[in-house]
Amino acid sequence: MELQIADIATLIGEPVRAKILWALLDGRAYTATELALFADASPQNASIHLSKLVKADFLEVATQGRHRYYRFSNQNVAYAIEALANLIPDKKAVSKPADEKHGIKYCRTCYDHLAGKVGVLINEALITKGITVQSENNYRVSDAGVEWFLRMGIDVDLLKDERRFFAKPCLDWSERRYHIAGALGAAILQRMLLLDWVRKTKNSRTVLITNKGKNELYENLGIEV
Amino acid sequence: MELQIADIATLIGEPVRAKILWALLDGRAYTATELALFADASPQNASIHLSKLVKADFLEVATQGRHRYYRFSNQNVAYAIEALANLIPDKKAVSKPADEKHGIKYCRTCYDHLAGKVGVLINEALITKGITVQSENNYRVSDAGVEWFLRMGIDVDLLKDERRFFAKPCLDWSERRYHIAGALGAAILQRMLLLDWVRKTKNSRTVLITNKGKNELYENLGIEV
DNA sequence: TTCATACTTAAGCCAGTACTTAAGTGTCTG
DNA sequence: CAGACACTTAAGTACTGGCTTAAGTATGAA
Repeated sequence: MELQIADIATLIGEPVRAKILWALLDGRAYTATELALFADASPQNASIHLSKLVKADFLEVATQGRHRYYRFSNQNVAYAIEALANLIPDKKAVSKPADEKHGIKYCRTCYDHLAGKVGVLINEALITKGITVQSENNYRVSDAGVEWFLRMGIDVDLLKDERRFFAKPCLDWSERRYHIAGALGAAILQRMLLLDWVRKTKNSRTVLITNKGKNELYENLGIEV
Repeated sequence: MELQIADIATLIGEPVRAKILWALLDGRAYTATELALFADASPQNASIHLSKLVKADFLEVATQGRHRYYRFSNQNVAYAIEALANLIPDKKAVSKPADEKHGIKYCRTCYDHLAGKVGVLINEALITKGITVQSENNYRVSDAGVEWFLRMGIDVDLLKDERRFFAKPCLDWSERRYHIAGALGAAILQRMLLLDWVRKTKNSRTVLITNKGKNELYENLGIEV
């Protein structure tokens, strides 16, 4: 009996699984990839954890095409998580799983570049640091900026050869401020995807930021996300 | 946030700690030694676990002389444990922490020998196996029995030299059946304590049986405790 | 049919943590 | 006061269990 409780608690006690369960507390169903992002875990690792949670009847899974949607299999699981949350010493910082840090307003793609709050922050940080300079209705990259982008793995000169416009401000509907559209904006997003700073989600335009991404954005641009 | 939940669940998820918490669910306070026995852990190990539980504010401790009494520091802990218990797949076998397996009627000392249900069972098993033989108002040990006791680390011949009576039936008030009193009974208890099959508790006459003890009693005497 | 995506499974490496042995502190008993 | 007892702390060992790399299946798109 007490050993079964230990098993159950152990199942919840693993950080990645705890994050997954926390993300699912809103009662919705999420795909394995989305949950891996929430938990900042590799897809393989998340998959293993999810299968354990399903086996323990914490979660149930519904396959839709190539997606697998996971959700709580009964509300007792949610109760248990909340009972555990009640044991957290200082309760002042308790906040329900918020869309704010994950929602479409926070970080999304706009056509092929980054938008949302994070897109805007990046744009403004680049200007503040003198990496990009606004002139009339477009951006250009300073000499120091060319260096900076090279270190990031982006060859600005190559981008200029593309037929499309290089970089111009794009008004962000959610922020009412500007982010970077054009070849440069697309290159930044591509690079961030490649470096696993952000990852795309299924059919949504929402983009999720990995822990690595958070750290790197802070290191390289002083942005706190 | 979700990480704090993971920490809390991890704390409950360790088998020894889970057993301790389960034992404390009756709301009473127990000494470190008693809890070590409940959890079938060494005193040192239990002590470490207890200090962790206190540090996390799951338990509070009150020192009384050389005893330290542990109990839940608030009822949220009990709620959380029960919420976890609700997640146990098949609930038919759920039983509240019972005194039956731990109480004074189950296993205790009677002066310096073993009494209670376990004392009676041992006595009867020894007779059934022909290790001891009842004659009039005392027990004697058969030739095969002398061998058996030697394997157990008890030299019967040495016991006979003691001034006190060797072995006689002692009516057990709780069982209304007999257990073994006298030098032999005392030697059995001493040996069982030494081998860590049973352990004494504080000021109580109650004796608790370790998992090792349970196994050995089954192996050597076919007793299921 | 070929490629990309979504997800799972297998195998080996690595780290955190429980448990053991050993030693130390404080308390009660004879 | 000596000795037993209740409990804690420290140090070293061992093992469970998570994470990574790698490979495989199935679905959908081109």
